[in-house]
Amino acid sequence: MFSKACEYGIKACIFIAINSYEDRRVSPKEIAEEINSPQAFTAKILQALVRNNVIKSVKGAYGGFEVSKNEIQYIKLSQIVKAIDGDNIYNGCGLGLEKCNEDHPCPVHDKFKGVRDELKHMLENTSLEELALNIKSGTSFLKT
Amino acid sequence: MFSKACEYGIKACIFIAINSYEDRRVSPKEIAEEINSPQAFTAKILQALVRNNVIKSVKGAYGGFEVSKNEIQYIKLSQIVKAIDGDNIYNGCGLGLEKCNEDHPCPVHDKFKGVRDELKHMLENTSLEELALNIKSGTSFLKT
DNA sequence: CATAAATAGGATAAAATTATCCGAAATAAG
DNA sequence: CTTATTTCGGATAATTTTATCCTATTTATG
Repeated sequence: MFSKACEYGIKACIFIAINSYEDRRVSPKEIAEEINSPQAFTAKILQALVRNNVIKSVKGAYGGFEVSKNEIQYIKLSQIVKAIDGDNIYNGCGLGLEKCNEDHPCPVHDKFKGVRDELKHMLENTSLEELALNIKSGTSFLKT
Repeated sequence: MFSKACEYGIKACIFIAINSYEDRRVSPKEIAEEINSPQAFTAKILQALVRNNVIKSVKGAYGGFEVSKNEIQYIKLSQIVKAIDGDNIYNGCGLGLEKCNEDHPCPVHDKFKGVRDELKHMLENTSLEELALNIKSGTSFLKT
């Protein structure tokens, strides 16, 4: 469904959010350990998230990655996915047709509509906040 | 969402079905032209579909690929997808956790459930027949 | 039986994704 | 100002996916 990069990105954001609540910045090393991902690759993904203004980075000593405490509730999964995988998950045709729309639909166009709309709705209505809170409370897990 | 291989596989099955209704076998060359896919790669995918008993092949002169006319209505999208992409689309965790279930869910486990159930339901309830009929009637398209 | 027409399948190549490494640039603190 | 720390970003490698090529095998037909 998502690329590996996107999976890492989502998990990384959650871990960063948890730490930002405690005013702690985290490094790619810590993140990679916590979400069980390759460190250098994770760092690249973090860069993309920074460039797309999903998270912030502070260079130098005592630096690291963080996200504004009061923005966490407004950051949606869709922003993270879009920053990493782009928006083909929204716009792309299920069967890869260049031009696929109501007037010229691929064979699964209508069938797919429901699934994609549900996915889109989920991504746009799931906040980083709720995901982070569930991790904090031990209701869900970032690895194994 | 699906791999390229799977996209080609679905479109190929539809084209084969349409021709099987007319008792015509088709070659990878014809198929590739009709669904706008690389021929040799498409041939590989057809082999996988044959191995998984989704379609049938007949070697030698006047051979080609076909699907039993009276089976077309019972062949579901799910069979095609499973034959090519395997069943990780059903069982895999949305964030790639090795072990992700109700007792040990990933952060998006519940959120994802709806989307995946909808996808699964769609795949299991969409028959090759209806897809083929829509192509025949010009209601949907296999390329461009 | 010989021949032509097809699929099967192995070997290989190209492209995309995933992953690693290292030096440059920035920054906090002494 | 210097140093230690940390992200940034380019180069490169490994893996997976996508794609191509060529030969073997099968089979209908004359």
